[in-house]
Amino acid sequence: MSNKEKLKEIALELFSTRGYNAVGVQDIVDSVGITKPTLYYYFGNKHGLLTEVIKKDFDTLLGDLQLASDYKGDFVKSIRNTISSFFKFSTKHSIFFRLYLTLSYSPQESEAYQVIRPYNLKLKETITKLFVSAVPSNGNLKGHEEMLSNALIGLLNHYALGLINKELEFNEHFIYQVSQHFMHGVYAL
Amino acid sequence: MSNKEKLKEIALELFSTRGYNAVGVQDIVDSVGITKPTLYYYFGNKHGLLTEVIKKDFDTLLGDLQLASDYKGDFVKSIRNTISSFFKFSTKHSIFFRLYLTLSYSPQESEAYQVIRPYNLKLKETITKLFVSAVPSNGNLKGHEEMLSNALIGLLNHYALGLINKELEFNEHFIYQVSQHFMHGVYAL
DNA sequence: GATTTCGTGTACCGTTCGGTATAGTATATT
DNA sequence: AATATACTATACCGAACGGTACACGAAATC
Repeated sequence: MSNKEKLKEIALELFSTRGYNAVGVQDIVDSVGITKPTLYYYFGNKHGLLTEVIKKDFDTLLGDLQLASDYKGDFVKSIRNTISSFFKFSTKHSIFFRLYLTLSYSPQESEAYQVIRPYNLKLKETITKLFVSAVPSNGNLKGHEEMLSNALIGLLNHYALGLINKELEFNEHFIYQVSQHFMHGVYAL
Repeated sequence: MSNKEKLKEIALELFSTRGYNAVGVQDIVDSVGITKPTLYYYFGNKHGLLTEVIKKDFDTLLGDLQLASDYKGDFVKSIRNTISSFFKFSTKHSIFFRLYLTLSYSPQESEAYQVIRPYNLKLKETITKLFVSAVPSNGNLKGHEEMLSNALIGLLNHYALGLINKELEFNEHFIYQVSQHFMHGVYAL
């Protein structure tokens, strides 16, 4: 693997486990076994490194969700697919997902938040689209699309954190329950 | 106001808007208009300052929620009270709430997370208790108490963030909708 | 074979970091 | 009046911060 790839991999790991501000550039290059000018040659500065670290994995997530949430007439199925896809991603890319979460809930003024913000807007857009496209056949959703998108993302983020921390177990039954609750409420459990 | 109180107030504001690691001790004392030894006299170190900043407001939140979630036979009412209380708190103490969110989603190994962790466990406990006490009259909840507690907290956190960012509007109707969705699903909106 | 481009190490920059030794001043206690 | 306690400023510490000037070797281009 090239030094550039190694840098991105190590940076992802360190940012994810210790936090962007708590990790020094020196920590990163030491872990790779190189020196600082190499990092600055590839990424310009620390901020640029974070940007490139985020890009690839978040695009994967967005692609997965666009496929899963594609509405083909069955609203419940689309929701279930979306939830399933989200949890699968968070489990498979747990290190990245941990970083995504931290950045997403960082202070708005922080450097870290500025990097993740445009991606989060796209994520919200993608989920909102699902609810919008379901309105024709589910009229009661009308006007609540964005609220539901918010609710679903908040729910999934928090659940996925539980999965990563091994407080929850990922299986088909779990996905069924989360979907069931979201769609039909607590009494349908 | 005493310098100790001023320090806590300013620290809360700075930690909340810029993040714990991004704020230096020097920034804080400069904002108050004093010098570092005063801060270290009262709080020992930066970590101690954060601890004291969190303590008071989080205890208020826990107290509010314990009152609101007290189950007196009407499960739906308890849920609605809890949701309402949570949103009221997040609106009233928005600066603190912003900090709570950031800390809650910080990396597990980070200093910041260690401070908020015990409080979050208490929060989860409080909410779980509500579902547990509702089991006798709502048998279908049995076995899902912790999952529902997780879901509700994740939902409320994300919604409250929307409220603080003025993307959502706080009123009785909003509380009604969130409760309604949580209890009866999307079709009941 | 000469020259340019790419990639990387050595050594260093000024600044800021969290934290402290020490001395002083006010206020309260005796 | 003497003494103790609470609080705060000056001045400093070593370490770590993000970032860079520069030189050098390897590899590709001419």
